[in-house]
Amino acid sequence: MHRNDLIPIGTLSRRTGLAISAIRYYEDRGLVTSVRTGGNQRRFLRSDIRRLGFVQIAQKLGLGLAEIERELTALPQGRTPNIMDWQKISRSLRKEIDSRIQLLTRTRNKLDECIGCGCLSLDRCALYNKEDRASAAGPGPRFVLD
Amino acid sequence: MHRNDLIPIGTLSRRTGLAISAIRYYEDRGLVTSVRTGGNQRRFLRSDIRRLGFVQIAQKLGLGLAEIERELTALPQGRTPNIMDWQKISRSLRKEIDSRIQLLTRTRNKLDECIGCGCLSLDRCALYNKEDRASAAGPGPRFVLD
DNA sequence: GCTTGATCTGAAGCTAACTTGAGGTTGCAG
DNA sequence: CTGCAACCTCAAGTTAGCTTCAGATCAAGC
Repeated sequence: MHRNDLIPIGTLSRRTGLAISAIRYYEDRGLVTSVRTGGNQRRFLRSDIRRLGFVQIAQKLGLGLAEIERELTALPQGRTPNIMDWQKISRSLRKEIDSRIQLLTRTRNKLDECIGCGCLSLDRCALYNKEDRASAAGPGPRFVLD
Repeated sequence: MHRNDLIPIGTLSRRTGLAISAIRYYEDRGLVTSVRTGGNQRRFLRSDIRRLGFVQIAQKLGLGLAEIERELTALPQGRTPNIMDWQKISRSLRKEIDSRIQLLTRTRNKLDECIGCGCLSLDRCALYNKEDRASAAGPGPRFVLD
């Protein structure tokens, strides 16, 4: 530990691939924290590289920042998920992915029926029915994922 | 054909399940068109029920309105896709879904390796690497779908 | 001690896909 | 011909996840 553990935002940006503005945004959201120098500049812990790495991976898996925040704050106390934490989290992510794949597969099967009939009828089409209609959960395109 | 083929927006809303505001928005976007009564109220074609049904299905399959617009305007000339059109479109949608399932499956496999190692290392983690990182394609959460 | 690159803040902008609201008009049933 | 639901427009708001900008300050090498 001959080297200081505090890194400036630019370094964190380079190491994570995240834009500086994104990191600041994450800090506002509470996903990372920093201390300040006398001159009011942020200094992060080296371990925040991993922490933000986790954020990015979780994001790739389809989680929103709010969910990620929840996962992170649910951790016992450590700032950054350790191996055990990660295994626990990733196993639950796996379930997420699994059900997502299933949903897509079901949709594909319905689509196959649909190609056969070509009806496009709102009443009869298997692809389109009240029970599993994408019921607006926020903005942005609605994925088959629900 | 003893009944008028023109329906007001409220009826279209009820028949499609779409909010009136959404329909008006779609009209602004050019996804549907309407004629106006003397008193400036919209009248839609009955076939627009089907047209909007298509929009909803395509949306469920993950397409954005811009893409849907493209599909619709790419049609020979008819206002609303007919059976042949629909079959052509749905077959291409099927490919979309297929590749999406594949991507998810690949991700799941990577995640499985990851559960084993628990490294979370930005350099080594299979889940996290430069080549297939979600490279910002607009706003909103980035799905594994890329 | 100066210059230059890195950082700072806060507000505003962006995209997608809509919704909400205010304030006013239409159309049809009775 | 009256009343009321349905319709109209246009502007602004919403959510997510950031980016951009202006104007100012900091840190570090030479």
